[in-house]
Amino acid sequence: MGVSKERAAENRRAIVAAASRLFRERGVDGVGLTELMKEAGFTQGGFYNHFPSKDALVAEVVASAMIEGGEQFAKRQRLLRPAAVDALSHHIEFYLSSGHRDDIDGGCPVAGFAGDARRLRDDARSNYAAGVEAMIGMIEGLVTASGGDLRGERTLRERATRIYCEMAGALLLSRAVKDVAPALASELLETSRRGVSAVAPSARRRAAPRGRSPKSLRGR
Amino acid sequence: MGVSKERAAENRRAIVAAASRLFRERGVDGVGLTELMKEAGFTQGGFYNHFPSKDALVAEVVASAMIEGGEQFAKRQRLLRPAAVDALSHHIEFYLSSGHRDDIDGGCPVAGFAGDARRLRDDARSNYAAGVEAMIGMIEGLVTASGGDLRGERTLRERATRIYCEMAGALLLSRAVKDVAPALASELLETSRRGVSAVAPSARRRAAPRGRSPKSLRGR
DNA sequence: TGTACATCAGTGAACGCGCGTTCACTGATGTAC
DNA sequence: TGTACATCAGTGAACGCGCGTTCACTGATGTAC
Repeated sequence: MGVSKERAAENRRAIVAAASRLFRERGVDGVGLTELMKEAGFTQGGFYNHFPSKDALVAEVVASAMIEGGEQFAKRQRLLRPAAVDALSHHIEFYLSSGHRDDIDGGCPVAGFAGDARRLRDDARSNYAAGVEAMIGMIEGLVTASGGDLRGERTLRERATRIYCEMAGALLLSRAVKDVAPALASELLETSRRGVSAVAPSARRRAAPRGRSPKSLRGR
Repeated sequence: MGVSKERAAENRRAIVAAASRLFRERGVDGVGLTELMKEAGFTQGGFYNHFPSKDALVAEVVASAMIEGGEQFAKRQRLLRPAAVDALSHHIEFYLSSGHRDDIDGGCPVAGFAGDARRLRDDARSNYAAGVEAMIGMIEGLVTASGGDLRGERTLRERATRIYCEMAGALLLSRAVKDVAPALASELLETSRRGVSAVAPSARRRAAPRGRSPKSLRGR
């Protein structure tokens, strides 16, 4: 068809974007290249002008999802956070919201690819592991930015790791049961949200008698 | 070949058992019926003497894995628990052990099918959701049996739900990164194990000054 | 700047393969007499 | 209890289909002169 180099690069990006959506929604094994290329706006044969194999695409999709996911998360943090709410609480509220649960394509890529992660090829799995690291590191930063309350953990990293494990578990389980057990799905999110939140009811209860206002933990 | 009714029932169970292993290991989409029947010791054609379709098998496998998984967990609880260690701590230690992480086939079925859960058919997904409920209920029982320490949560169920979300998240993430980032994989398990454990460092530290011995929480 | 030609992204048919499923057949089981 | 026969679990070839991948072909892009 004859296409400019810029156009070709755009088309390549469109293939990756379509794959990023479809792979998360239905699993890597659940999407064929014919359907994938159609979704991106092309016919199947052109695929191999851009990628040597489906496996190579998968590796690139996971890598780019981790990078773009991190950027989107950072942007959301910057743009949408009300000044009065601390960064960690805001992130937790978002991560465990029903909106995030229902937005698999645009949500946390670590959660989005969690179903396939164990079975990906080595290079894709390395990219996935890097995403897990990045996620923990980001939460570590949010804990620090929110006052560094360790809540009984020994280090910032341990606190961040525990927060992420609980949020990821709640989100994945909630997504899994959402359609057949919506009440349970909501309960998982709400219980974790309340529990893991930077200023938990238990922290408030414990703090109040000693005269510390919850606001001292929440404020900026 | 001509086979007795008891034998046929045994063979059917063998198919379910093989599927339970293979589906968890490689995913439902990653295992064909020819390979599955070969693994169970038969040729492909016989499959339809036992099940109307692959989907029907998947639903039955998920259901039976949830039931058998629960029984195995209960048995392990009864047989292997040292008298000195309380039931909840023992369960946490096991659930977040590297042994459990590496035993996908024989381990927690909720975790084993977590990768596929979201994409299963409705009946299989209902069975899966029932498994999540059962898991939370079982942990609730363990929390009660271990003294009912809520650790700041409002109800037993909330405490059990949070424990399970964190353990499931840690286990799934650890399994996903195990081969490419073994240090991170171990860290996830260890951090969660220490944190979620019935007698956490923070609980000890808080409890000690008030003269409550940690043993009062641990003892039976 | 204008013309001739190589490049290469995109097309769509075709490849072999394994998938879920169907089928005609076999023969021990287990029932009817 | 012994014989005749229907049942049905198991066999393995075959079905159409969609998979990942290859290929000959098209034609605008973009370079060489």
